[in-house]
Amino acid sequence: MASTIEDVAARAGVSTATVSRAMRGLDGVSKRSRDKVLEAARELGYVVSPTAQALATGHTGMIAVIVPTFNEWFSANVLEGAQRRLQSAGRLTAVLSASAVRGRPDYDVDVVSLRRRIDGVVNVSLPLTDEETREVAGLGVPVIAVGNPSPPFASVSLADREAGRIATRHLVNLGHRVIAYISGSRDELEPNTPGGQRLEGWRDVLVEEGLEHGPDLVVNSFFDVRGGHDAVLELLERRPDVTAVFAAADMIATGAMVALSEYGLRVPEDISIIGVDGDDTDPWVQLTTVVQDPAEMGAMAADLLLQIIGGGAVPEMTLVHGRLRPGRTTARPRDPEAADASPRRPPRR
Amino acid sequence: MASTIEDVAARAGVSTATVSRAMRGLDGVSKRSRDKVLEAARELGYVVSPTAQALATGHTGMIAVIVPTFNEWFSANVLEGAQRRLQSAGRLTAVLSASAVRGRPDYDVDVVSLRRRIDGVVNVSLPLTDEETREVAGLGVPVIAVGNPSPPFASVSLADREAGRIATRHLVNLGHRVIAYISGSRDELEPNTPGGQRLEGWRDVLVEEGLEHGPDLVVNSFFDVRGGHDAVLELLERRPDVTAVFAAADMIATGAMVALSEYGLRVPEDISIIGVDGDDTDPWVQLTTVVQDPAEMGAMAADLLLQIIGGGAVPEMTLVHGRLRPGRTTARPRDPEAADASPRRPPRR
DNA sequence: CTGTTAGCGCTTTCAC
DNA sequence: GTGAAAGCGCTAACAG
Repeated sequence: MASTIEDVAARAGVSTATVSRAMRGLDGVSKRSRDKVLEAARELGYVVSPTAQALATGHTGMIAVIVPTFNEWFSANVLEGAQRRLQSAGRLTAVLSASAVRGRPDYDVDVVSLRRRIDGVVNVSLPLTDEETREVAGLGVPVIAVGNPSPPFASVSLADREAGRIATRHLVNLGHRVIAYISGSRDELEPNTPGGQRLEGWRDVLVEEGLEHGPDLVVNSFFDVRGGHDAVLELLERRPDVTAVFAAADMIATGAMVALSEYGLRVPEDISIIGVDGDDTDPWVQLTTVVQDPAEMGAMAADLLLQIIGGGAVPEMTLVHGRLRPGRTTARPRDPEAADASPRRPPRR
Repeated sequence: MASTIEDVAARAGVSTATVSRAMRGLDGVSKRSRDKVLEAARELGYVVSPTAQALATGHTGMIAVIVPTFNEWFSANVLEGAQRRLQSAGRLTAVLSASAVRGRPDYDVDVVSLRRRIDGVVNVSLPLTDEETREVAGLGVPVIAVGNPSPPFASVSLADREAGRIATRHLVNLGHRVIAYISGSRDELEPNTPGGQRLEGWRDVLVEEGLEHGPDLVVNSFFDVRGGHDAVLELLERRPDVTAVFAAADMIATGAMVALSEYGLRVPEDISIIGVDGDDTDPWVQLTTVVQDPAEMGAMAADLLLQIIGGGAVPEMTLVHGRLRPGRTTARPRDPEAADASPRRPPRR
């Protein structure tokens, strides 16, 4: 069943070297030989042994994609996009997940298991420790980061600061004057993280407009639905006069909306909310958001990797533009003038 | 940097054969030799070349997991569970996705790309065509299906019929008498699919109770939120007297609840609804559901595969029990007697 | 218990 | 344009 290169060579009446060249489409093979080889291979159902090929060349044809967890919109779609692109380039995708436990730093990125097995790595939004960075670099293969820039590796990510500007600009244009920003955990607001960059974008616009942008209006919590929920409650306590919220992600926005509803506030009548991502978590809500396309980013990462492997050079940082997608969760503020004057209903619970 | 078995052998003052044995923990090696080898390997930072090992043994140490798409609760969690288990067994997980396009039959399962690369396959709920089944079987490695039983391969799946009984029994116990079943596409209701089995479970209980279980009470649509939405509208048109709905999946239940709310019906006051899965799509809803654990199923599939690879035998079909998780979406029917008499409010849109 | 040696299936000089 | 032959790094008899 499993025929070898020798079988093909014998059948085609040529040497194994010629079969090897012909099968890989190298030139320096006469059309006649090539045809004979291809014909013989077809008849025998011959497929090159990737294993033997790898041993001989040192290239495995395999790319590893590392994700924090598979069950998450961004990672899953980056993986999807990367895997498709890699597959059509004739490569297999191996996967590694770091931790199923959200928010816990005890990742278990088993980098060693990748040694000598792969030709490149795509790291999807997993913040690497210095130790891990060294380990990954020690694999001796090119690495591309997606989502989080993670030096010294090249990266593909959303133009986060710009996304923050787009979102905030949208709210300002609608007439909002007191605009809050809610985001993931405090740790995430370091300047080089997506959350931190989106914060910068928010600030950019508010500064430009001469609007308030103090720490009062920034709330950090966890990067999930529950986090958004809690963040917005904290926000309302601090600043009951807020009329619009920019959430660093759609999940956060979703949690925020739940909390607002519990609080007795309507969206967008009483308060506007905008997110980032465009995952269609709940298509019925029609959240206004800044859309990004992780599958496309995964495909781009794959391309970059293949390019490096092919000996090319690639930009250190590839930024992908987000796009405003207006939904039903943002509107003009109800009564800009009297906003502070009319007290809101107290929480129902 | 990349030292070979010969380097280690030289350093340890033994032959490569001894190094090979020692590294793999085979017995027939003196403690003294073993220690010397391990020591030398450590000093050199030596890692066995999986490629060379594969070429020599015929085993690649790699398992492929095939999913319809990565961005879906069940698949993602099976993958997560399987990958973890495989990793701790020292194996790498390769992935293949079939189609990003839901509901389209033009899968592109590139089975050929797996030839000679893997030791086994886990197929996650991807219905295989006969052709594909032949191709996969032609890989010459063991296969385990998860989610959908898919002969002739062994499978791990939810005890779907039982899950249907659990859900329906719960509704009956609450006092419901007119209980509908809504599910995925018509194609899915063939007896051997999850949807079909859950239908059987529904019927089992209703027959047992002498309650109505005709085709009027069964609505098929698509296996997603939109599908649940549309299905429930169709149902209410056909049977305005229904007081409880068993949805074949939580996503379907979610869509159904949206439709009910649009229709002006409250859950669970006016109508009860129960699903299957226990994905926490929206933790705020607290959907009553029959929970399954796909990560655990993925781990089980991995174990079975490893067992077969190790020369063992495994059961043709492994059924995992679902567990009722009461939430806030089921309750006693409001007024069992007068249900038919009091007409409901018409749709608001 | 340990070493020798012949592969595993392909690629790649180096000659012709 | 083609072939012979030497690896790639490891495992698995087979001797000893």
